[in-house]
Amino acid sequence: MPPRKKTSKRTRNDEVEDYDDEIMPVAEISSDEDDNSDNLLTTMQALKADHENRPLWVADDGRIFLESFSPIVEQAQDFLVAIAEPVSRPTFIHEYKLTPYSLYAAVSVGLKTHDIIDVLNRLSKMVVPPGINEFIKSCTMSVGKVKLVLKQNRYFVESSAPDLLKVLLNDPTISSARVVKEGDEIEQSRAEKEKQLFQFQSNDKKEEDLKEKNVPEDILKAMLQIQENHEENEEIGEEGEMLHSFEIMASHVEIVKKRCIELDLPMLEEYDFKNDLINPNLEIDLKPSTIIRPYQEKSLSKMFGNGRARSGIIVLPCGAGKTLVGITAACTVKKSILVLCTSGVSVEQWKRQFMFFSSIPANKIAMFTSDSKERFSSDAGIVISTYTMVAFSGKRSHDAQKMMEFLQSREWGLLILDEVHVVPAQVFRRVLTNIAAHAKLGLTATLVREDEKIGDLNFLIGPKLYEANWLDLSKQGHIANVQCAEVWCRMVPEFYREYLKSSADKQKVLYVMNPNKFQACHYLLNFHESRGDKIIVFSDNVFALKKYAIHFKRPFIYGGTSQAERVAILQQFQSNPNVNTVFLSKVGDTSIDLPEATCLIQISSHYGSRRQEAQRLGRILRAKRRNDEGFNAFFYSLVSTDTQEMYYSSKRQQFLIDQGYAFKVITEFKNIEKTPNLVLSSKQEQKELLQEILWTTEADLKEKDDEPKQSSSSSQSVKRTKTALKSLSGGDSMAYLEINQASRVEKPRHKLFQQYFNSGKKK
DNA sequence: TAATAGGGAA
DNA sequence: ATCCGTCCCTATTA
Repeated sequence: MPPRKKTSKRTRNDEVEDYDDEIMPVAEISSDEDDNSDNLLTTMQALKADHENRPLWVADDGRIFLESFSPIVEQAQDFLVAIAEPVSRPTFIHEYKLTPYSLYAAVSVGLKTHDIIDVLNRLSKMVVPPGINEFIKSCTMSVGKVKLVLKQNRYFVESSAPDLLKVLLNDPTISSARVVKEGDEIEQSRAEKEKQLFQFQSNDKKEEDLKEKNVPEDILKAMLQIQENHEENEEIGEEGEMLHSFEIMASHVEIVKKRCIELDLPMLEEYDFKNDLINPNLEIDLKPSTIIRPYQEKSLSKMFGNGRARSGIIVLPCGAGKTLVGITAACTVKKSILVLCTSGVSVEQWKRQFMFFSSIPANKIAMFTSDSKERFSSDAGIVISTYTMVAFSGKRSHDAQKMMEFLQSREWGLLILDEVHVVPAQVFRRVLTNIAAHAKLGLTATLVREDEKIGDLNFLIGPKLYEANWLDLSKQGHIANVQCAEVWCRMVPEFYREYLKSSADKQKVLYVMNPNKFQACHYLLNFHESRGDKIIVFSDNVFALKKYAIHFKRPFIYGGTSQAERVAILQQFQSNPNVNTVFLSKVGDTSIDLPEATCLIQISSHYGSRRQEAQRLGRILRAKRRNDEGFNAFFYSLVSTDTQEMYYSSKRQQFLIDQGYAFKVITEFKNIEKTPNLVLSSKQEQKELLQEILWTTEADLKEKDDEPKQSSSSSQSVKRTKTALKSLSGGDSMAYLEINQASRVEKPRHKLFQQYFNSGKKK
């Protein structure tokens, strides 16, 4: 079939259905082949004539591939981030995926169904598979028709379409959550039209920009169109329409929200803070000296795009100024604010940042932690606390009890949730039922976690409003440029022999303490200290951490280190030119701020946690020297080959690969033996170390539990690592392919996709 | 009175 | 399924 050329005459008002008569027989293409090249080949037949100017491929399973060298990649990226989940962004081809959640997020950010389909079709090199159009329609049409509104500490489900409310009330789950007594309320909606808080960049400049790049006319129009849409997002016809609502119990909000998503009627949560005359205003503004970066403004424009506050999650790398985003949001809402973070240290950091960036006086910021139960005296203010404090279910001290009553007695304009990804969903639930907040803003560096509970955040907080690309930010100089490398250390034969016959616990110690790894670490310390780098060495294993640190005579911090000692060590690390290395256990993952570090070495890590990898990488992104010419931060993972570690490390790397970081694999250091006083260079020393390990771990095991726990899984695990090793050995590009495919197998297709693509589809 | 250690929880 | 680290509270010092 000859590719049918798309004309530029088409306008935005064309009916969506128009695309249907252009459908190519792509549906016949069997997609049970996992091989991409096959997919691409078949779709080639449907290429548009001017496909070279169009940057996208859309596969019929909802995956979207973007050519990152396209002249309009920036615009296409903006669009894709809004409608799809970024899966992987290596150098040339970026992969995204359409999901019900991502489409839900797109609509709640202000995009319309026909715009999404329209722009996607225009950007695509070929005609978009019909199933995709259907999928987009079904996921987006009903979003926003129903709203959840908080009024005087009571929750109402609101809609201008009475039939939709009937559908909801007919659902047993929802009707049982209803507060029956007060009955339905019907009220006149306010005529409302506010000016934009955050203006998008002026279109004129963009238009010129695009024209220069020889972009097909229709794409250009569509891109501009969508920006305009954004700006005048107010729904037509809302004025004067009757709003119908019913009240639900606060304790059932979450259940109702979840059920609504299942019923394909997700509730939009928006806070019309400017017309809220009931809750007292808070006088807070950004200081004139405070400068907001473009991407921070962009993320906020997604939140306040129509003059109200939407609930949702903003994803920014560590060091990219998440706190400032939160503070700016607070300055926009200007109501009482509650901030929740993970530790007492970050509570203090938030307070300091609030004082630094905004005009808020100190007496209006209250900290609520175990050793501070302040309260603000005025009628509006800011409270900063921890998740555990608010969600605490045990016995509370008198002051804490009083404070909780205070928190629960009022309505909060905005609830800011810091490091949203580390908090267990259960804790959130308690927080959200305890606290009445009009809008919720979740801040995080990574939305990945291994337990796949991340989806819960969608109905607990809201959709993802914005996600920044790490590499883009580092190209623009907002975060440091990072060189990532994995260092392969062969197991010393004596250790490997012991490894093969040991229990899982002992194995872990053995591969972390591998003398070759010890030496590699020594080499790197030597190399980077002489370059003037500040180095952090991470180890999850406390035993190994101590051993390494004591051996190299460097300070170390772990859970048992007292607060005073931590502060002292970090102080030295920051200011003393002779203290350039510090060893950290898991304590370093969160809540310790180390702006000076430029090099990071991992000697052991927790299983396959991508989150941890991301967080640790984030530790060096805010390096102050990042704007120096040719400055690089370094990130090393030391891995003992032929062990379990090999498997874990490939899992962990997934995150960095998805973010577009390239990995180098280092198999040996040149002239490592020339390192002065190289550690453990004699066989005798190595044997002694091995003896010591065997002794200590045995003693430890006996101490803790008399059960020896001999697991016979070792042979199996060796087999697994061997396959991983084989596939990885082709260099870093191979590593990408292999790991990426593995991740695909893990993720089951969403049920909505199965609904559309279940014809003979099994992997 | 404040710093600190230890228990229990999630 | 386990370990690590954190948080809250109470009790003990100096």
